[in-house]
Amino acid sequence: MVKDDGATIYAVAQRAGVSIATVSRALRGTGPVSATTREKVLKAVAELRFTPSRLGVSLAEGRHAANGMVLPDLSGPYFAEVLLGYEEVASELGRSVIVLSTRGREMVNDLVRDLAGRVDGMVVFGRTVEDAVVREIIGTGMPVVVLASDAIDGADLVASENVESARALAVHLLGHGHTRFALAGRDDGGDVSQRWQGVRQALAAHGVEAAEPYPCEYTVEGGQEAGHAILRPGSRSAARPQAVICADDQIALGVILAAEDLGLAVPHDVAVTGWDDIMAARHARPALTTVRQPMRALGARAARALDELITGTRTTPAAQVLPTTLVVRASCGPHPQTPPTAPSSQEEMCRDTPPA
Amino acid sequence: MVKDDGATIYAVAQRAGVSIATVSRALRGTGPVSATTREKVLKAVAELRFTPSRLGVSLAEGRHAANGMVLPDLSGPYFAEVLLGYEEVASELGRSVIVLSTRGREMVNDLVRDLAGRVDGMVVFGRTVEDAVVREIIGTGMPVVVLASDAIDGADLVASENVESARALAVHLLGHGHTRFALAGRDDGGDVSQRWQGVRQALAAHGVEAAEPYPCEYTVEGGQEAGHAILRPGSRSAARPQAVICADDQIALGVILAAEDLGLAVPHDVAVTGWDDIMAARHARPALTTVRQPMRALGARAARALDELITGTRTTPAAQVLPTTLVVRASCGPHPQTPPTAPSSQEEMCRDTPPA
DNA sequence: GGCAGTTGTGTAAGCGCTTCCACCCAGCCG
DNA sequence: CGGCTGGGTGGAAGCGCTTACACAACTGCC
Repeated sequence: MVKDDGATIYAVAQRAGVSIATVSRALRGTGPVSATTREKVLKAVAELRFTPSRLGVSLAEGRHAANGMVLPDLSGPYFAEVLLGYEEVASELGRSVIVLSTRGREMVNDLVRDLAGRVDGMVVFGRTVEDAVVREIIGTGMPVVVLASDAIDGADLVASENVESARALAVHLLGHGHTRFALAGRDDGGDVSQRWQGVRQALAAHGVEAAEPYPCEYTVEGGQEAGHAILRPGSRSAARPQAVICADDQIALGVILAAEDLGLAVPHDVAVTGWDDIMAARHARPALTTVRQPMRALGARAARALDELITGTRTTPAAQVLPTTLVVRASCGPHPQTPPTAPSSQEEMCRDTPPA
Repeated sequence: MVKDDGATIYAVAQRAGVSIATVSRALRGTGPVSATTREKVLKAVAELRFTPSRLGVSLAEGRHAANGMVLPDLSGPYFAEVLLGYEEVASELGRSVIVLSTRGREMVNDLVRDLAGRVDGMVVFGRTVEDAVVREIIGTGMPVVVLASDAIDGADLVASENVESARALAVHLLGHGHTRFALAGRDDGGDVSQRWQGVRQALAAHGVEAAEPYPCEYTVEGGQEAGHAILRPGSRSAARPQAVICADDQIALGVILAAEDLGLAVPHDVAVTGWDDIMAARHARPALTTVRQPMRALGARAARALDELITGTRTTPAAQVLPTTLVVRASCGPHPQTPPTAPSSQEEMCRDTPPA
């Protein structure tokens, strides 16, 4: 159904008694067109319910007026929020957004290549596509923004701060007196890698060592499984960890479920923290201590950066790292200011981490 | 950046010493091509890193190989999940997905018309675009699937069951002995309208009447505000409602926050229910009684339906209504089987509503 | 050995639009 | 009053591809 009413610019031209060139000019306001001619054209357009075919326009203009977004998954709040911010800005800039979710998909590389053929530039979440393919696409001259990962040569990077905030989180937990830590969440070589790095640095500085991260999926179920593995008596290390630092909130929620399964009270028997500050984190029981990422801003920034690259406003790749916020709630233990047993006060204790 | 390496089919043809027609045939496997020629072509393709331009292909084929999806918002879990199911199936069917979120956007009609020019068919969430515009687009011959709303002539409908499950929810609450009900969530004339209708029918059958739904936004904040308005002493009706039925889970979470603000215990002082069964519902404190919608299936069905219309497998519009599930948790009060004070048992009491 | 039926290939006509260029014709200046 | 400007317009060349059609070179058959 490319036909857009079936009416083409030729039909309009004929009906208005002018040439297609004039119709085009009248419609886009390029070049001079007399008032009377414009009238006639607009009349014909209205009568024929003509809408220019995007395909024709794009082919002639040599651009798609569309951006791509490659993300690993759309389930869970994180990616949706980023996409939201992205779409909003892209739309504002007059570009459509084509999404590609790679989760559980075969032939991802081909799908991404196909996507590349439909857009003027694309945003790629870290770890969704092989670096080689990303480089290949960059090599064709297509603007690319890498999101939430490590930089790739020739592409922009938009990410949120990880190391410092991870450190701050770990320090906060150390402040609770915990000394036995467990980590939950597969090291993805990207964002999460940096978080683990920050946590470890902070712990090491206090002479504490954490076991290898339990490599679970980034879902509540994955977290629950990890929670069982980590907290079950006699598992892994001899002594049960006092705090479980999770790579994201969903995992943390799963770990809390696992703790309940095992009859452990959070945070009394074990502290649990997440990452992202998704909606459920605030409403969870107990409310989740986590690190808030500016998810929407992440998407918005990526859209802006991509636009700069596409329009040529900027030609050299840049990297931006957005600050995060430590959000302290009940799941990491009692705090002087906020009795964790009392029903939530609306306020949350936030502490800004220093920007990267 | 339409250029796809800059290499066109002409360059390939020249390099391989054949015509562009032969290149096209060799690449898409239409028409006969000798083995040796195919070799030459593939070699040239590889050397030039040629990728056919989607624009050229689409223009010649007369189709976009892309589907649109118009949704009101991407924040919150509901729409993201639907989009997920949609994208998955669309991709499987070889179509890209272009998303358009209308939230807080001006000129929505124009954006939707533009979208229509980029796709072979589109899915439109109910209440995102004026019906007139949808009809206009249908009028151009474009396949349209309306999601989660009332049917529109000439378009497919995919929705989940509302009236019966709303009735079941109300009956369940009546079973708790509640007689004073409040409703929270703006009547949107679509899905939610049906829910309120079902609730009212069930209540009326028991001689109970509910006040007008409090017309709040579909967010946690909106729910919180509604909760205050509804539960504040001396507000609205003389006696405080014993149960607040919310149009979606986010509102319900907000109402629970409001109850806590007011020093009311849920479910002891007031029962609260949601709709959708988003992730936070399960983890909320107290866990939310709600109605589960098959969100992902909704998207997947829509994609399939749209495909049928586009390919012409089916030419007459159809409607499908997907069943929902009443999920009883702690927020509506104590139940014999599941002591609500005990930490969640993994199991949830679900009761299937009769399919519509 | 001539004729119909393959096969493999090229030619060229679109697909719907934008835009360079040429052209015509007022109006204006010298 | 003729040459110039420049506004208004049409012609036509792409943009990159698919595909109907024509055609040549074979095959196999009577």
